[in-house]
Amino acid sequence: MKKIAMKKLPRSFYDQDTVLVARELLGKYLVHKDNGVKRVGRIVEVEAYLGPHDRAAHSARGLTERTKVMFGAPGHAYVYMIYGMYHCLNIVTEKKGHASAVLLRALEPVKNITGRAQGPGLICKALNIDKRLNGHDLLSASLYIAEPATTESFKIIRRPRVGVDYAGHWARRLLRFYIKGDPFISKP
DNA sequence: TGCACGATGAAC
DNA sequence: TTCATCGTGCAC
Repeated sequence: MKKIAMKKLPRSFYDQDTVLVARELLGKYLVHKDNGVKRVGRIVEVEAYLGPHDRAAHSARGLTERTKVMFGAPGHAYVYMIYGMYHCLNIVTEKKGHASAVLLRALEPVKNITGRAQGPGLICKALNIDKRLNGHDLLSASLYIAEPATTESFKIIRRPRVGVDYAGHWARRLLRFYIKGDPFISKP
């Protein structure tokens, strides 16, 4: 098997502008060590959620029991259940209290991925991620994001976010990013 | 204490 | 286009 040299992203990476973090996450590797099984996927599609002012973001309703992780320190996982049947994985960004995050929408299977990971619900299903990992530190040994040693070049496409039509003008902002031409994105 | 509704996915 | 399915947030 081909071994990929990777470097775990530091806390300072997440403590940056959310749109910048979202774009930089493309091409990085999400790693979940699940009870001894190392599952790896390459991030090919993300969405940015810009804190309490963003009406499409959960944090727009203020600090609640569900969203308190979003209001916490950067570099943590915000995992929530949607429609009673799927989990979505977000990466908390910027300073504590800023309440911004990046939603991971699609992964390219790399290692120990069962089925597809094209869509936020399917990512969590494929990597066996659920609410137990809500608030989990992404600098831990069991869940983290790493970058490959060699940088690759690709073009980034910007689109409106999915499923947030209720959010007024925020629904039209181009806060969804994906790798142009990648076969593993969830929607064109 | 009750209830309307979603940052979805799959079938029809 | 419709449905499965339930935690969360807010109204009472």
